[in-house]
Amino acid sequence: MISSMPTANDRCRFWLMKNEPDESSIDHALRAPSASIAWSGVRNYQARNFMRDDMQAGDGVLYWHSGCAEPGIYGIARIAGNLRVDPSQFDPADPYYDPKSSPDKPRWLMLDVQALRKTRPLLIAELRGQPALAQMRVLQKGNRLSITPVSAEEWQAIEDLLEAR
DNA sequence: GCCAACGTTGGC
DNA sequence: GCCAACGTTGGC
Repeated sequence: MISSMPTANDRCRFWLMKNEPDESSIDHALRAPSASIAWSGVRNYQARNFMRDDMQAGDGVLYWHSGCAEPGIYGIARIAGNLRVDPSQFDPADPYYDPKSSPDKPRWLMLDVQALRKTRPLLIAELRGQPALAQMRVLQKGNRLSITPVSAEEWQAIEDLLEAR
């Protein structure tokens, strides 16, 4: 299967994005106009660079709920584009305020994510039980990144899991 | 609430 | 530019 081997030119077309359900659950996103929400509050350079350099409109997104009783995948979404400066970094009253950022030299970006559908919860324990997902970034020990790349194989394995039940 | 892992900060 | 201290994340 040489033809399916990844090459250096391959670009990630799938992502996993974490959000706390208290702030923005998949249900909240689905209720929004056009089911789209601005993915604001990213304050990590690696995650920002993914948005800036690698994410493109149409890319698939696994919608993860974190910081809750049962973390895991709760929905499917897509990148809707519209990369722009995240205004919350300039607002002292905002929990994501960054005093070291300024409007003439903004640090943080955001883009729109469009929720497509809710899935049954795919919790960590179930995901860890899948050999095809052994390398998945979000399942690695010590992973804290709120945006991680997902391989085409991992994406397919998730779809298979959802179809199986 | 704990704590391991990780990113950031700042003194040197 | 090193690296110890600190703060944060996030599963458990």
